[in-house]
Amino acid sequence: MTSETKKPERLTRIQRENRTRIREAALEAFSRNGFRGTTLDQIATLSSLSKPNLIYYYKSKEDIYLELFVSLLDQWLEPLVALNIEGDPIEEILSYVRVKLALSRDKPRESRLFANEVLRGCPRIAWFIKKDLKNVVEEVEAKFQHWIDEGKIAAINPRHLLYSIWAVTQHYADFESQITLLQPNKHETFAEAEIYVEQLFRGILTPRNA
Amino acid sequence: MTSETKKPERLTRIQRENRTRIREAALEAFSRNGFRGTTLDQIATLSSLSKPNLIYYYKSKEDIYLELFVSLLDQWLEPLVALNIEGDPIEEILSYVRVKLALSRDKPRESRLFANEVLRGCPRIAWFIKKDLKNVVEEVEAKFQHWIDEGKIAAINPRHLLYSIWAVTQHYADFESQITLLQPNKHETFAEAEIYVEQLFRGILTPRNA
DNA sequence: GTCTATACAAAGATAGAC
DNA sequence: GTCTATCTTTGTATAGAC
Repeated sequence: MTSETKKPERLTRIQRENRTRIREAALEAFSRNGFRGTTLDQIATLSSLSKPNLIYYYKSKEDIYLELFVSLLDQWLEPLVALNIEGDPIEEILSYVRVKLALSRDKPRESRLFANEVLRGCPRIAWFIKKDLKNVVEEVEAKFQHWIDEGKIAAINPRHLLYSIWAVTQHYADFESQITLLQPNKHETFAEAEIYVEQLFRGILTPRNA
Repeated sequence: MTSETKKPERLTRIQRENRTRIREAALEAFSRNGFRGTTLDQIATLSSLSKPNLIYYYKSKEDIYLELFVSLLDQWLEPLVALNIEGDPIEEILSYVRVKLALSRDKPRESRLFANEVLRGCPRIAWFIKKDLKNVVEEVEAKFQHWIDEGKIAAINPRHLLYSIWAVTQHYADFESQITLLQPNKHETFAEAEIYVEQLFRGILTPRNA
């Protein structure tokens, strides 16, 4: 715990600003072009810094890339672990769906960054999937199963429920370019999506007895 | 119509075989690494042909890439246009869902190839989305709307229904690496998925009166 | 038709001046 | 801390022998 990593603390204002500008530029580039498709020149141009200066702040291209995942994964896991087993099951789940859809609307680049990595077989974040994400997923699955056992939601496969929530919500970020080409008005798309996804998941979650 | 393109006809057996081997190798590489991430060396190694020989058969890397999309897009559109407006609406739609899910299981590379391209903003296939796909989508939307008007399926947004079918089914191909890291048994995953997606879409399609 | 050798450009990273 | 110049590697594509 004796600060082996020197990154977070004791940075000048300029250092903090520059690192932030680099991350912003890198997110823009990596999310659109993937790791291999992104060049340090692009990041340098977008951040208005020189290429060597980038390497002064981050020791390699991969270093910048990996740092972007830290904040992304935090953001994505937080609402998942927040699922409250004491709350109303359907409202808890729908609330998670809404958060995730809002993330697709407001932070689509983060979603595309993740999709890029997974499409390639998770070469750089497999460690995270196997440990942290797997644990969280199993906890969530247990909560869903608990609600199923109590008859509060329909008897469905809890894991695939989670997959389909991810799939449907992230689709609006990851396939944004396709959607835009088919239907140019982004605001309208998300307004419709909010209504639709609620119907979709309410439809499968609602128990079929009463 | 006077054969300007010399590709299809009049090829020797060796030429046909080599072109096929190149396409197979290119699909493997492009689907995993994207356009920029794929090198001619990789394709050459995978196809057991020399790099210059590749360029003998296809005039450029991009040429190989584009040809892969032709067969992919055919495959994807065919079951969409086959939606029969005379058939039972819910069964017609569920049947399309099953076909699409089977494509994710049996041809995941094609799905990833497409996802890669769309993630990057469709730089090379925007023309196709804006013309062919847009037309097909509008036809499908009209069929869905017709069924809604007749009260045979629930009143939902037809376009987002289509998006969610794509999202959920393609997720099993595009995010296969994530799913495998979370749950190694592929066969089991698809067996569960078949049941789940049917429940999911039946849930939203079934009218809420009777 | 297929290969070896190579031209030419782009990209990641470093050296060293300021 | 930041820049110019440069090293090194890799990648697309071509030339020309066989």
